[in-house]
Amino acid sequence: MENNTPVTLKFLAEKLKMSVSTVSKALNDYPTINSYTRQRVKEMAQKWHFTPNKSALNLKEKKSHIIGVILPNLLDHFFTKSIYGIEQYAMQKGYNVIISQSYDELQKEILLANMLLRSRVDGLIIAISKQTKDFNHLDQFEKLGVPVVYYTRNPSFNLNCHKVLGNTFQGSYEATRFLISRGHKRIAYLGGPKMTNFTHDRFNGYINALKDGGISFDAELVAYTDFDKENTINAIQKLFMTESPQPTALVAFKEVIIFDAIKYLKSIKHPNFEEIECIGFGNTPFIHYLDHPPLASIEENPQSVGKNAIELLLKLINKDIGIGDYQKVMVDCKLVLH
Amino acid sequence: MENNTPVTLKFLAEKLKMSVSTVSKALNDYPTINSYTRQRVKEMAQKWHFTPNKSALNLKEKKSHIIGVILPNLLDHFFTKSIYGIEQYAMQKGYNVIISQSYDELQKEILLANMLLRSRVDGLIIAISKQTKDFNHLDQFEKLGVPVVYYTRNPSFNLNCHKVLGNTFQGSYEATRFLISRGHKRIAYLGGPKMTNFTHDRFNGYINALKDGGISFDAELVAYTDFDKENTINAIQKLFMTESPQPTALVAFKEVIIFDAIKYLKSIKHPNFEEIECIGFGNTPFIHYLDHPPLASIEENPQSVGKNAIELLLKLINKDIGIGDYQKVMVDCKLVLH
DNA sequence: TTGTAAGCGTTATCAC
DNA sequence: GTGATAACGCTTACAA
Repeated sequence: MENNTPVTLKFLAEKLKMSVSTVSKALNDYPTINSYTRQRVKEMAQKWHFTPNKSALNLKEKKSHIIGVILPNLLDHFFTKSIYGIEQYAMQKGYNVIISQSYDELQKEILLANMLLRSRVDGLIIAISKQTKDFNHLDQFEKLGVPVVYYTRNPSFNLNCHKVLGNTFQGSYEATRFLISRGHKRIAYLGGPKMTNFTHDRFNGYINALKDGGISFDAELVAYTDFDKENTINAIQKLFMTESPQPTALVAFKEVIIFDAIKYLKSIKHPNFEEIECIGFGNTPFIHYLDHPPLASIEENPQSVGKNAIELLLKLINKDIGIGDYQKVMVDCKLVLH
Repeated sequence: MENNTPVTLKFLAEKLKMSVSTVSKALNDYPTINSYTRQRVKEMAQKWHFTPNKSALNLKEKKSHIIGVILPNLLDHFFTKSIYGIEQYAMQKGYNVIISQSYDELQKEILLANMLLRSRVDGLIIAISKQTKDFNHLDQFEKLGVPVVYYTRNPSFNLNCHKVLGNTFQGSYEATRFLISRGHKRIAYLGGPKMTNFTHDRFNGYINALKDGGISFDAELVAYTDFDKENTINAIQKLFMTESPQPTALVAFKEVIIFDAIKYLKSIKHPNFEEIECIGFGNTPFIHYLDHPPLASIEENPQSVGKNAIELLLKLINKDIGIGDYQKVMVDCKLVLH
């Protein structure tokens, strides 16, 4: 039973003394095929572990069955988890996934986009870099009929596109309301890269929660960081090194910023760093090892975001949804107490 | 310049009023082609952004240009980083990578292996699950001429195979020697899953360092965990809840075990948990947020391990190395002080 | 120096 | 019900 001739339709046809096309039809349950013939063919196929050659199918169907994914960084738990959702669903539907990292750099993103376009991916899922403000390198996909789904990071400057986003407005709204309900009056907001297009919703959630909670907004309680350590520390200094009444709570764009904040406040022996209550987007498993863990986390359900993205993309690929019929899917966040 | 006919050789040939084969040869720098012709062809190809259809090439070459990777879990930083090395190098050489997770379960691993075999991957890179003791599902690849490279986790029961391993012996040897040099006499060893085949080297490194450092081995100072929280706590209890003189230092299979250990000892208010000096395999960036970080980390250079694995695999695929000429590559570890 | 034709493994269209 | 044939896009003897 060991042999080195590849098991192809031709091979089976010879064994069965039939034509290749009959074998093909039998395996694909064509109604015109005699049921006994079909059975014989299927048995033989089973016996030899026949699997159709994907390259041949791809060539015929003019599809690569490859989905490209571009994301900033796999070291961020959010993205690692999101590709679970993507990969599982894709595999199940017969697609392979190529993952590539932009490291949050536009130049790299452009390079990767061109590479993926040239390797003829059937679709693209992308979380844009923090530098991406122009979308030529991504728009070219749709021009060639290759659908693109933006996920997680909202390219708000790009109006005509498909998006799957976490409901970060709701996330930071709930977090802020929760802090208010615990009696906080001075709640700081530490945002992500300033002036990028995927950060507004969180800020708006914070603002709206303040308003609905009857707390007036104070610009002194808002700072931004681009995730760079130094930058983060500057932001924290802005928030906590002032003369005015200090914040007693903090809502942060990403959990990791909170870790940096707490570490810094501790290092400078800030008098009441132990009392400051923090909530950030993330929910890293690591949290449980910290001496001063955040009060709660805004769980973004990355896996679900990923799954929604690939689901939408496959619908676009299969033309169940028109490529110009732009969709927007929101995935709710959940406040998790620690 | 916009058009929906795919840019193929045929398309270019028609534009140039040449035959398809001439175009193909020109693009592939056949010496028999007139240099002026070649130039014209290349210009036209450039103009139309011609890229050869990979499915067609794959079909012709009888290759899929896909590498399968099976690993236990992407949430482990080691594996996430290792696929950097794999993916980068593979992409550069024109291969795609399918990553799949066994969640350290043999059943899942078998399933994935069969799936990958059926999707005709050109090669397999695998970090076996902690349950894998039988290798039928992996041996079948080589029987069909598909090379397999085992990485990180040593399948020592499987003698005839290609491996790329971290030099964990050296890693734990150096860690232990370092602890001895700091005056420790009672150094505990907290190992990974007992009786699995990829854990011996670390233990041997520990043992040998003790011997070379003139410290006698004490079985009471050794415990094992399968990474399960409860299991880890049992192991820690075994080490620290005894009547005999307690360990003052700890070498651990994985950094995360140390985090669990410290957390537990702190929770039970162990009298001198602050003095215990720990070193584990890993070097998680997260470490810097801990109040009681390990003394040092054994950096396993995951990226380099991944790169070596894919390099070896591609050599096997290209038959630069015979599939039966079994290779073993070791990647050194490095002690990183915190 | 260029062109013709076969073949990689499938499926779809026809003819028988 | 079944079988021949063309086509998908590319490479490569071989012929011209």
